[in-house]
Order: sequence, then structure tokens, then C-alpha cells
Amino acid sequence: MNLTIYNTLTRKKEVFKPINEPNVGLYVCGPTVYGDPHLGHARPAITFDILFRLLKHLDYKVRYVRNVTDVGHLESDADEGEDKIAKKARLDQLEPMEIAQRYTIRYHDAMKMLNTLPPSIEPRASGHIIEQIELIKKILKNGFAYESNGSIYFDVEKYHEKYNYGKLSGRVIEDMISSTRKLDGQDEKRNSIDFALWKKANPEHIMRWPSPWSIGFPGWHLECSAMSTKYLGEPFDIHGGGMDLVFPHHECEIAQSVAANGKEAVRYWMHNNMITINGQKMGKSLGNFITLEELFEGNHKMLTQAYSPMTIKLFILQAHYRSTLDFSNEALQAAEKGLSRLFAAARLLTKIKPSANSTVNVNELWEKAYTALCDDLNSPIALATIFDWVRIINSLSEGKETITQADLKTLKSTFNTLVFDILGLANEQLADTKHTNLAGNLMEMILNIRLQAKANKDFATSDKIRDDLAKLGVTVKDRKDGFDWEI
RNA sequence: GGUCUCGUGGCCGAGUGGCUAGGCAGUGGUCUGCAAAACCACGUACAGCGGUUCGAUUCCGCUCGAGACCUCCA
Repeated sequence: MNLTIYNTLTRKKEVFKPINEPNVGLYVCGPTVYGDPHLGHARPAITFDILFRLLKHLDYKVRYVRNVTDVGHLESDADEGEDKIAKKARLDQLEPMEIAQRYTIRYHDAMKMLNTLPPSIEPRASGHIIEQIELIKKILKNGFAYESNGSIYFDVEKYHEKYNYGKLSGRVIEDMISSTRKLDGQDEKRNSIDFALWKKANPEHIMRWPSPWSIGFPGWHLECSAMSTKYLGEPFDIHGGGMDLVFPHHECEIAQSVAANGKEAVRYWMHNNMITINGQKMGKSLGNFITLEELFEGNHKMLTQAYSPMTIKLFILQAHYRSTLDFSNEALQAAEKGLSRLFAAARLLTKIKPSANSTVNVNELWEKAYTALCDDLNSPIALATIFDWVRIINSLSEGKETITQADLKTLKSTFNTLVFDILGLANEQLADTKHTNLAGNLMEMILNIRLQAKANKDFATSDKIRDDLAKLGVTVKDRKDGFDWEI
């Protein structure tokens, strides 16, 4: 099956063709580790995790690189020139690397809880200063950068004479130059739209490295250019990230690659949209974000309860990755109930008895859901199809539909592949472990006693057992041929 | 201000020039000792106004509204 993906560069869906089949290089912009991972971080992580899993399922050999930005970016406010990570470190009286380490671990923990696969390589910007300096040298040598007071700036205007700065973001650079030039007479930069490749460090700036030009630190956009091509070659297949990175971050990456090597490094640019809260972007700068920990613990004023990582995942997958997704407590509650319905069906599926013939067409699930996923990761359609089959599985369980042994086998494998392998939903409470451990055996025992009480029409006893279990958080579901239960 | 995106039923959210999205919530029913779950049925949509078309929620134009980027941001 062909995979199509929406390429931001061409603004349309394209059939995905790897440069070096069967190898695929995937690079995704990771977090800047100076704060707790929040709901916004979950979106690209989950989106590109699905892509990673899907590519592997399509039998590609995928190298997935996601960076950790631990050098920090320049502040834009009064603390101009000071590194974000350095600033936080000074306030907390900690080493910058201590901060970076702490939040890297927290990020990893959250990503693991969301059941996203770890990238093949997770390079740190601080570990690639040399590569970044080499890249700057190349750009300087090709004449697309200049030194100014120990700092190196990218000469956008000069670059634009030969190439097209703005091709990714659709920005008209001539307008930007003419409208902003006059304001920046005093600046080190020749032009306000020039961006830093290397910044000379102020004395108080504690994250610093030597370079041919000054003691300083690399510019904002350099690390991704340097690390992506180091590990994936040039050109490589897919570069992903949040839509808010299109300009300037990714636009600058293109310019850097072209200025250094005369050609673009990336074939397909993919961007996930933002999560909004009350219709507004959820973000660090707006102070309206919810951390993943707060979500998992229900510890936030907008939340009435805690939500499991898988609930968050389903919530995100129910929207297409290129649409904004509006967060609300109500929407999460809906996702939670849907998830439990989905998992209940997954459990039921293990108990269905085959019949002589099938009244259902099991191929439909795979065809519709897999086709949807291969169509620019249309997870909402895939999930809609899966939920159609949740209903069918329930009907099969009640004997309202029938299925042959062979079809049942196909259905189990298809359902599990889609839900668990590709969408990466994980149910820690799934039957196997639950029903073999002590708690599971005790539940069997208790519920058999209740069944006996029911058979004797001793409803007082059976209701007491059910009510007491409910107080412990266990829901009992009576069935024709016995019982089921879930926590 | 410039560039761009979007406006779908109570909420979230797909999709399409004519054929049920889906989840959650609601209503009626079946099942059940009762309940839960499940299944069946039902209802409320495509911001507004024009245009193209046999036919538009879907294409085009305008109006209104919301948002994103232009500054670190997933």
C-alpha cells in the first residue's frame, strides 16, 4: 500500500517514496529541556510515533532521530542574549546541565507513559557543538554569512538573491526586509531578518564553547541542520515538528543546508497542528499549558479528575494531526469512556467462540483502517472504523453475529495490530496478566459465589457483593453465560 | 498591519459535489431479578449572503467570527 503524506513544502499530499529504499530517515524536533513536558509536547510525539510505527509496518527500515535541545535559545525579552537554560539554572542555583538532565528524564518518563517508542537516536545539541561549528564554516566559506563582533550571522538577503528564503513558510522576504530595515541601524546584524549562527557570549552567559570567532554558543536553528544530516545523511526523507516551528526554525534550516551544500536536506516536511485551550494555543509563553503530570494526576484547576496516558493518547488520535485540537475536561471524559469501551472489546475478543460460518466481513476492518492511516495518518477515520468493529465484536460476543475460526483469527490479529502495534495504545490491565494473578483468581472466586447466590435467588447477597466491589472500584458486568469485570 | 488556516448537531471531531463518520452526552426499546454493560432505533448539523451546478456542507466570491505565524514555543 502507498503511504501518502502532506508535505508542507508543496502544500499537498504526496506519495511517499524513500530516497534509499528500504531505508527511511525521520527527524523530528524534540523538546527544549527547561520545563516539564506538557500536553503540547504529547502531540508531535504521538503523531510521529504513529508514523514511525506505520513506516516500520510498511517494512521500511527506519532511523528515527529526535533531538534534545539542551543548549537553549536566546531570550527575546529584557534578558537578551541570555540562554534560557542558563537563566533557569542561575535562578535555581543549579548547573545548566543539571536542569537539562532533570527535564530530559521527565520528558522520557512522560513519553514512556504515553507508550511512544524511543527514537533510534536522541542527539543532544550540546554534544554536537563541533558539527555546528563546521556547518558555520561551510556557510561562511560559501559567502552566505558574515562575522560581526565575534558573532556570525546568516546573510538572508544575499542568500535570497540566489535562492528562495521563505519557500516553506510562504513568507515574502522582500516585504520583511523593506518593512523592518530602518529599525535596526545599531544592530550587529546587517539586516533585521538575518539570524544568528554563532553568538558571542556575554560574561554572565554560562553555557559557552570556544569557536574560531569567539567564546559563545550556536544559534537557534543550527543544531537540527547539523544533527539531522549527521545521522540521516543528505538528503534525508522526512522532517517533522510542530507547525509553530515552520517559521523561522525550519525555514532557517532549509537556508542553512542550501547555503552550506547547495541543496536542500529534506524531502518531506510534516507539521502537526497545535492543541488549543479555549480556542487559544496552549503554550509556555501564554502560561495556559497543562503538564502531562498534572493530567495524569488530575492536579489542575481545569480538571475534575486524573486521566490515564492512554486517554490522552486516544484524545489526540481522535483528531487529525493537521487540525487544531481543542482541549477540555469534557472532551477528555468522552475519550476516557471511549477508551474503556475499546479495551472492553479487546478483552471480549479473546473469549469469542467461533461458528460454522461468518456473518461479518473481517477484511473490512483492515482495509478501511489501514487505508486511512496510510492516507496522511488519518487516525480519526481509522478509529471510527475500529469503533464500528467494537460494536461488531460486542454483537459476536452476544451471538447476534457469527464468525468462523479462520475469520476470528484474522480479526484478532487485525484488531490487535491496529490498536496496539500501530496506534500504540496499550492496556496494562488486559486480560492475560489480570486474570492470572492473585487478584484475578480472587475475583473469579468471589464472582462465582455471587453467581451461586443469584442462582439461589439470594439477590441480597449478590447485590451486596456487587455493591461492595463497586466501592473498591470494580465494575461487575453480568453476562448470559457468566460474568465479566473491570477495574 | 502582513501571510495563512479554520468556522460541522449539547461537547470533541472526521469527511464528501448527490450515498450512516466515529466517540461522549440525550430519548425510546430489547436483554436482565434489579443495575451496569451490550445491542437496536431515534433526534438535533454543516456561520451568513450571493454565484457556478440537474444538485453544495463540500467549488468560487463577499460578509461576520475564531485562531496561528511574523519573537522562544510542540
